[in-house]
Amino acid sequence: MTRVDALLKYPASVKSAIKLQEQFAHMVSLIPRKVPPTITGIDLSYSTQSLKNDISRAVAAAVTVRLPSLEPVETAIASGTIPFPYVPGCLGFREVPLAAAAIEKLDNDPCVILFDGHGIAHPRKFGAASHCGLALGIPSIGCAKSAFTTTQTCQIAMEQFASQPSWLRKQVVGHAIRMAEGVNPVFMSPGHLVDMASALQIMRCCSSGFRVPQPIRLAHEAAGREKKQLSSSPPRDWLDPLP
DNA sequence: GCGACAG
DNA sequence: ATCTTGTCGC
Repeated sequence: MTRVDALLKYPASVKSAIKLQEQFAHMVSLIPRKVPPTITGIDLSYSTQSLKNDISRAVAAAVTVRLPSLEPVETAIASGTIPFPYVPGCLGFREVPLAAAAIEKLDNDPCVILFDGHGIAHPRKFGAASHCGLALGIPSIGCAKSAFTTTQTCQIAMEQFASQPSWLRKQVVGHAIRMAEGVNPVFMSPGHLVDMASALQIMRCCSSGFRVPQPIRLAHEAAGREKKQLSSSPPRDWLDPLP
């Protein structure tokens, strides 16, 4: 597993973070991929109170599900302090270090990661999903609940899996897709080591009848449950691993 | 210049 | 993301 440590550290400034994104965006490769035997959903849950300016405590969850059943097979959790603020366009630097810690606790390396955020549908073609995939050398797909810098040309039909291309500077960088009939669409884009067609096909395997794909739903729930546990214990317990 | 801005 | 119960609608 080829790790990129520069992407797993917290940058000293937003400027340096953006510079790293511009540099590493060139290393993202979108290649065809068959539907994998498992998908690993990633999500973070944040503590109510921040420690200082934009310093917050959070829990990251990685949940691997089997296809096509979508049954969970493994869950890993990592918690800790996050010293990088939320800056639109720099989400990867805030979430990926802790997400990676959770992923590396899994007994089995993920086949494909489904990250709660954008892939290449990003101003510098390097959203959090691309960031996570490249940092760990694992195929990744981004799935966000709202568009960021992209636009849709046409309306999206109401039926399940209806989709429309997402455009960014005359380029199709992802798709808005309805994971179930009647629900609002989500916004998917390839992250790393997965091309557009493969990402769409894999996304279609992740619907459990809700708006949010099952791997991310389970990760969201797992992170939320863990946060609830930790919120009732001393702050030091949020350090992971414990001293 | 102004506003908008994944989680 | 997070603070939060009941409630409107299919």
